[in-house]
Amino acid sequence: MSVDPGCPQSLPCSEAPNCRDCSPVPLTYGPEEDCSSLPMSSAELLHTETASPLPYAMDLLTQDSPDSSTSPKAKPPDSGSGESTVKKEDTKAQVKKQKMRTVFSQTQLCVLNDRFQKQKYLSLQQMHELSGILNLTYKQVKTWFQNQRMKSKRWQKSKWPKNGNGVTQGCMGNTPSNPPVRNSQAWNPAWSDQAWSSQSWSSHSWSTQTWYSQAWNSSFYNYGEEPGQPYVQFQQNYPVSDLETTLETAGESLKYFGTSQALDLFLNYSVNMQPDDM
DNA sequence: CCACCATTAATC
DNA sequence: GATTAATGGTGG
Repeated sequence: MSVDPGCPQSLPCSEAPNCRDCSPVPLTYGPEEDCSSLPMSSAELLHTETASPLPYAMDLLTQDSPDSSTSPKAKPPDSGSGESTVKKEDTKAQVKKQKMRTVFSQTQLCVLNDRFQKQKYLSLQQMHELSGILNLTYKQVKTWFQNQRMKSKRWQKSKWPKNGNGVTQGCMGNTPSNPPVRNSQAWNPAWSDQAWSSQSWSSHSWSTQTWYSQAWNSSFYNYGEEPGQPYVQFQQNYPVSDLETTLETAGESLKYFGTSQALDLFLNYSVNMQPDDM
């Protein structure tokens, strides 16, 4: 009995107060992305090494500049924002083949998790756009999604090692495994072009799937009809340099809203505004 | 080319 | 030790 609380192993929700930062998630979904899981909670804060004794009063996204700053070589010039992130690998950085694990900021994770819950497979363009918004590289986004998919799978297996059939219910209730249909890039050529308008997915393509997202989404607002206007006021034409700021705004909203809805809208907006810079 | 999988390797 | 980003190998 008793269904698991939700998180199989991570169970970040029990410890981090920030868990609500991203999602209250009354539902127990499956892939454990539920709380956007923030196992590292203040990972970013400390990871700066600067020692920020400050609790996360306003941090949340203080770190920004995610850009990872890791890439030993594969790292686009970005907008010229990630630069001071250098830690101490300037001298012997290349000497060693360190792998450098990028620590994504909470905001980034939130957005990524959100998106993942809606779509397990993103199209090429979507990934590019997302990466632009989050200031990450396409590769990073792609990798992240891949890892998430794997995690999801593993998690399911752990729960039902030998179920044999897609019982998929109980926690995830649907396990949107979303078969990529082989090509996750050409499966939705329509969206990547024009259909991908503001609400696009909200009530069109994926709505047929109907996953849990709607559950809590509608719980908060009547969303479902058409936002038309984001509850959160974002800067419509934010300069790339302000991207981070914009994100922060979104992040703040998250704190108050406790839901990733804001991010959603924000994302939709951003994506919309970006004609795509490929 | 892509995604999937196993593995490595860094951070917590 | 656990989590997880990043890499390499493999198959469609």
